Amino acid sequence: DYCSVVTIMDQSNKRVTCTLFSGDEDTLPKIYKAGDIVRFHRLKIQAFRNEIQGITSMGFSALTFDGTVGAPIIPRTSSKSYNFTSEEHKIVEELRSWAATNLSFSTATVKLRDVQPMQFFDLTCQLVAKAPVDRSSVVLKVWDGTKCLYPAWKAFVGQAAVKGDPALIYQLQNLTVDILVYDNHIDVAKSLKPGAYLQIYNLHSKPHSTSQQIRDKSTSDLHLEFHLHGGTSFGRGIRVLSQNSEDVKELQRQVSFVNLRSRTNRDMMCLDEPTIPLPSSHTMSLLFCLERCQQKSATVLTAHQHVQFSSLDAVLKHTAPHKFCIRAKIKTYVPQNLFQCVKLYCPKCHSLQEVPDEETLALQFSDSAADHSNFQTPSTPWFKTHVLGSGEQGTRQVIIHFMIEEEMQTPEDSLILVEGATLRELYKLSDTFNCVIPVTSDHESLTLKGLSVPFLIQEKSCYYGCSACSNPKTMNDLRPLTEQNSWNAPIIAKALGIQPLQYSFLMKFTLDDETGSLDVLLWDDAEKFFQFSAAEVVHHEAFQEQLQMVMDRLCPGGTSIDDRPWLECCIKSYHIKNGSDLQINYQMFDTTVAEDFL
DNA sequence: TTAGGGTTAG
Repeated sequence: DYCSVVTIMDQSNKRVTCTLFSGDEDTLPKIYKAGDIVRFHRLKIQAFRNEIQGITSMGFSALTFDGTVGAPIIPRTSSKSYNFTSEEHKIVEELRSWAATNLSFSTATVKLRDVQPMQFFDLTCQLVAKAPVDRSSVVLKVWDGTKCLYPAWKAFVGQAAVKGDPALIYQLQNLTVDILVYDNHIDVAKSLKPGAYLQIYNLHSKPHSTSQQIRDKSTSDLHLEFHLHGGTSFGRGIRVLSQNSEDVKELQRQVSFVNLRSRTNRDMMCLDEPTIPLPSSHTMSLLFCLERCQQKSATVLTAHQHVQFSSLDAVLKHTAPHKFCIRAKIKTYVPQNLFQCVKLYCPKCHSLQEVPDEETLALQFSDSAADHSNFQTPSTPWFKTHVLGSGEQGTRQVIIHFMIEEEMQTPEDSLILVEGATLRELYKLSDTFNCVIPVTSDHESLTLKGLSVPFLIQEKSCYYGCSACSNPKTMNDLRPLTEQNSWNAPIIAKALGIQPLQYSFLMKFTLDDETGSLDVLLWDDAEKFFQFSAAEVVHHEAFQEQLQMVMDRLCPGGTSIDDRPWLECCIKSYHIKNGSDLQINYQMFDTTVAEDFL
């Protein structure tokens, strides 16, 4: 059976504890919180330990009312039929006004702005997003339209696992708190839909200490974790509130107020609340320490969280190779022009080169487009060649070679070889055709236009080969591929004897933690750091903007270093040869930008 | 019949 233990009292100021059993949870009284008013039907009174107690008997039923003065008197019940007289209506009103002046409920619901550390309380809130954390816990991102005065600890979960509107999550990031929900509450949590109004019972606000603060022996960390622990004692659990409950209406009022004022301005989400009042006895140094400790790191370690943080002066003094966890701020970084932080990298010879800029590239193609006046394409039995007039008077020729075998294919599946086209024309063709290979011809064969230009263009994206490691063949070597149905860059590169180059990030952060300053490369693990790839940055404007946004947050321009966020990172030192000298380099690894900063 | 009220320990 389900069991619910309820203590009731009335104007007599006497209390009776009732033990209510039912095989059907729905028939138990729908009590949302202390202060609700109940009418029990067929409650049996008996003695237990020299006191009377109420207990369910056959035919037990209950009506429950909101205990708020002035709220509509609508009974909550699963009973299909019941009598509710005007006399009883009056009793509910009397109980409400009596309770309002005579009772205070220790477990009263609390707004986020009133939450104190080490409290157990009930929260009326709206679900913004949720995500599984592990097998025994789920995180719920909720808000109630007020701002928690203590910085809320945020659970780190992969963005892919988060259910909820990303724009809203971002917009409300300073107003939502993460609630970790455990064990028996997971099933309910899983069934919740973002947007739902919830009553969360017996939520625990627990101070959170980072390892850094434990090491600093700082007991004044004010970050709060919110836990809904396992079990049901104290009514612990989650209830979805109905749209017409008074609590939901109140919540909607609070929430709409925030929306109206802040929809367009992220900073407004901080609300015009007073800042945390600090006891006047705090010394300035403690205030400084507090302020520093409260700052959440802009980056998160993806492993090695148990490793002690090292100061930068200690890192600089240490012999290489070695690995460290550090906490520092970005003093400056290069390249400031972020498009230049993407390079072309050869995994074979490990060489790095710049990505050719569009202008240079366009120039190389316009040269060949102008050159291509004498049409001398060799006859190849497995190509079908079309000559198109182009240029201002149609004087220039663009030659497109289709593979014979793929004539049955749709353009979006086909591979074409193109002579004499400008870069613009090539991009345009890549909108229609799956693979576009810029080629040039001599009397005998079609060949690549060299490796300073892309060997393949797909959906306006350029693929390059390493000039040192490639051994380019002629287009005749593509012939075996005609039996395949699909092509991609690696397959084409292999057939043409090309060692493909990879797009790769290379940045240098100058980090500072007041004990020293250190240049750290962001290189091997850069894609893990940003959570998008260098190729995505090259090919999509949205990722270029995202990269700019992340860097602007990690190292805001026009600010002093004091106002920038801390970064917690793993770095490793290693030797590199610089002529005859051995030099120590540092690289970041196993570090990622925190969810809040993305 | 159960439980009979007072907190996880992540």
